[in-house]
Amino acid sequence: MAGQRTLSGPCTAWPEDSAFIREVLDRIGDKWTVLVISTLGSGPLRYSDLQASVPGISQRMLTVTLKELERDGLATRTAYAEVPPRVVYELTDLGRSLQEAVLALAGWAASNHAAVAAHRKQHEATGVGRAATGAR
Amino acid sequence: MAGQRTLSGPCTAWPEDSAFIREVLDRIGDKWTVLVISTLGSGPLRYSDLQASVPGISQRMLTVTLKELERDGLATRTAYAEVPPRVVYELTDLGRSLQEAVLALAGWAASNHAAVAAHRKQHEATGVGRAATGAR
DNA sequence: CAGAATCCCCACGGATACTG
DNA sequence: CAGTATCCGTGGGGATTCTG
Repeated sequence: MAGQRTLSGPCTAWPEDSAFIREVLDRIGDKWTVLVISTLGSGPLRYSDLQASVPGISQRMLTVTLKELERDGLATRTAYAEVPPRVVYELTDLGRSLQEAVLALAGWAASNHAAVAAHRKQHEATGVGRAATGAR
Repeated sequence: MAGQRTLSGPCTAWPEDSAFIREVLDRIGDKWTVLVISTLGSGPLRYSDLQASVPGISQRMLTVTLKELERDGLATRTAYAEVPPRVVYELTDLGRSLQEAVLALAGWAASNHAAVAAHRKQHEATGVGRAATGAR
């Protein structure tokens, strides 16, 4: 009962947090969270400005994403009781720290984009095979 | 023509690589890539061991994931012409570098899991409201 | 053993319309 | 302006079956 620990899984690296880590990966993997976070990284923005600054995002997705960020303590929502209403979103320190972490990954992507592209090209030329000769 | 640059998008941060960055985020956001990479991080493994080491993964997903990794130059596939067949997968340097980058993110997750959980709990207690009084 | 092929479900997310 | 509610298409990915 003491020794084993099931071994060899990636789970051994992060025993109990693994579920939460997956959750984070899912979130940063979704289509908008990272975009919204990095947009808010430049400073507080109101809903409409946010929508304008993240080209292609729908109201639905912007709202959903913002709610998740707020819920997780990554961003704050401040509503001013005026008319017309004004709501401002801003990254928290926690949000900024996540942004930095993601930026590191983005850094990897930028640095290794060329290498990956090269491998893809080579792989295409090498193995994909079947496409050759048998045009049909 | 000089000044504008469309401004305010997250795109301004990573001008042309943005598409590729999304691609990387999508990949690390998918359900298995990170698990497989981190499992291979411990050393070369054959197909069946890999499947055993990543609990819950299906043949289909393991195969698909490995093909992507190979295609992108993140892992290598070595087949031994024996019977029964033996195929060994191993991370490349590129793959290891990605693993490190992802590990940084996992580190963030592990470090801030508690903070996020706390925010969620508080958020639940605070705003969710509606559940109270008006049971129906 | 390693994988390819097929079927199928359902959650992610886009478009649209309505509201405080 | 800042959302909410609804409908619906797409594809990620699980289960199963078959092959070299």
